[in-house]
Amino acid sequence: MTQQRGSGATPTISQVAAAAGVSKSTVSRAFSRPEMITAETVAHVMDVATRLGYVPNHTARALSTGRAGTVAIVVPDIANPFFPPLIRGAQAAADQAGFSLLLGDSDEDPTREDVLVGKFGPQTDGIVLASSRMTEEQIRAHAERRPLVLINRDVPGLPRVLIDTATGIAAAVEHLAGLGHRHLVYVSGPTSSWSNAERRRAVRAAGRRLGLKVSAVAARRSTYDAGVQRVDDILGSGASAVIAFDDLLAQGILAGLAARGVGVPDQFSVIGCDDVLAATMSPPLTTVSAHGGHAGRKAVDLLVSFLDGNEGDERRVLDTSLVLRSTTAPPAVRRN
Amino acid sequence: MTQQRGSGATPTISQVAAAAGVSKSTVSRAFSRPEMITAETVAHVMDVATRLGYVPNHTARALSTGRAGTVAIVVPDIANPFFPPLIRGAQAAADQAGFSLLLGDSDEDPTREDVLVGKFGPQTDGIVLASSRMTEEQIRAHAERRPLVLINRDVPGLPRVLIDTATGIAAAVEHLAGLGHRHLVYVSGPTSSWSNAERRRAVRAAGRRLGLKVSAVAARRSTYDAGVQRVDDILGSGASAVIAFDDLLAQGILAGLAARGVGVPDQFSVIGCDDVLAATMSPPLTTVSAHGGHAGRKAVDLLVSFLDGNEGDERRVLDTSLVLRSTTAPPAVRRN
DNA sequence: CCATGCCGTGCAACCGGTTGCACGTCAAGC
DNA sequence: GCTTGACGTGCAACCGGTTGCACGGCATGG
Repeated sequence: MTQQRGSGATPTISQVAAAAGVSKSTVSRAFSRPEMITAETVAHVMDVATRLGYVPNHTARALSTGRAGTVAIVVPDIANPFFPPLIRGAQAAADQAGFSLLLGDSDEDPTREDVLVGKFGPQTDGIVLASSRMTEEQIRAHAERRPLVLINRDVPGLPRVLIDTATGIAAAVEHLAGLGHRHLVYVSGPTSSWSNAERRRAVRAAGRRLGLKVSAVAARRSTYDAGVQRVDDILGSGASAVIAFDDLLAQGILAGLAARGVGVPDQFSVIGCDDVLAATMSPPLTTVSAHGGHAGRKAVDLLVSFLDGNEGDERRVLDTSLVLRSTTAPPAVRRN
Repeated sequence: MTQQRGSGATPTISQVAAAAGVSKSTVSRAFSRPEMITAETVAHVMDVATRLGYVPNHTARALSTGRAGTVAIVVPDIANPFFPPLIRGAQAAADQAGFSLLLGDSDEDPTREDVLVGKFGPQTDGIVLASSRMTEEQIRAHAERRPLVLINRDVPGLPRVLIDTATGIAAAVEHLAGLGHRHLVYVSGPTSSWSNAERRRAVRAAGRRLGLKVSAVAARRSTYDAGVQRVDDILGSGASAVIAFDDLLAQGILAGLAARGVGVPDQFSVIGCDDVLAATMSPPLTTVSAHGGHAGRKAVDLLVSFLDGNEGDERRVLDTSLVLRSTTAPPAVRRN
């Protein structure tokens, strides 16, 4: 500990004890188990403690109790707008439960994610893995060593919170079918993303059920640029509507379409997913709400309850819904 | 520590020592100061350690060395797109220096920020305060207790990295003047934001220097909605161009303008700041680049170098520049 | 009035590492 | 051949809290 000021470092429990004329234990208990000792003793100790500027040393406490008082969350990419709200929810829940939040960014790289989680391991009480890109084996291996909660990754036996975008996506397909579209494209996201697999499957299933033709275009990463770059493929597919893996991709697609003079929604319909950014686009994007914030919050709640000894293979599914805005309309009359 | 698996908890240094037939000290040194002991001893210890699955206990190490191995960053609002890249930079730098990153979100509330920093204090080696909303006194008080680095907050005597958006903003005003604008509005952001004060000042100064009229409109918070809500005031000011505190506000303004049928840039020019989102708007927003990622990285570099004993009142200023895109043009001909 | 028991507090061990110092060994120097 | 010193390792104290157990005082019950 650096000795920042002349007055010396923060006092220890022993110094407070000496100043208050009691023992270390009493000071300790005044802070962690006040009900065990007389109210006036507590008051006196607290008084002396605040006068001295005493703050309990988190690390020392962690060592003797075996609880670090932190939970970690690792995400593939903080800069992706889906994650900030999720992190925010996690941080709020952690804070409320008295934990601090460690943050890791794996940069979409499974290997980096693996070492990151390993590094966090010894210094946290538990880890939340959001949209993990690791293999199921890697995840299970980590889960064996310490409490783990997954977000948007469905590994049986592990606690996880899943955002059921599949249902919302199915509703999106129905919406499109109802408008008269007969052929649509799904623009897929990261290959190792569970959500992507779910959404792709949902589009295909709903399409089959409703008798629509479904094409696919692959955008490897979820970025604005990837979206604009896929526009030629999308247009080339012959479809009249597109469902993008997420809003970011949809935003790029919107821009690419505009650049080619294709009007949305008159000439082409587009639907995103997650409902981040969507309201701020022009035209405002029809999308599937995901409530990432809820997921973040729920995940650390699950983690904390698990740390408190409750059972741990809960599978929490969060609902989604289609939110209609201004990027869908009946298909344009075919030009041929 | 929960005993996740039947095989039992991770072994301690003593168990490794016993198994290897050496003392605790030797095992400890094999890990932290291998050059102090014979290469073959190190090899032997390492061998036994890996066989037993030993991992040094971070908390215990932190307690005896007095270094937590973590740095914290607190931001006013993770969901504001300016911060994710900054956090990303900070996380990368921390990771590289062998530190983990604790994250705090103050929700733009100085009081929350104050307690958050206080809570972090004892369990981190240092703190990065990004765009702090606290008073200078509060900041100094925390800085007295532990290493602190500021981002976008200019408190003399404390290490800080400042993004010099004022220069970029001045260039923006010149650009507008060059296009023929004679009257512009500045839409201000959070009251207690240093950046906001800097930018406001820069607009005023440049306006005065170039003989432009400068009006002001206050948006209390930096959000999309606040931007659209200010459009009436902006239009009512009689100006022909607007410079917004940041891109988020500018995005809202763009939308509000569009909703009222005001064409950008033909009838009105708009400039943002930070260069987040800007490239993805339509039309693409002319803005001032800020490179938040650099700032985040630089801040933890500064912090780490300070922890290594180097001097600590460095004031690092990061350059910015105006990036021209498609939201500025000569003013429309006056209708009166 | 003494035995019983509860309750508030203190003692000391412990959490799992790190580190100053002492000790023993062995090679080099005189 | 003995001293000197360097070097590798071990001992034990320490980091700053927590906690099981013991102790002493007081109130209650018989």
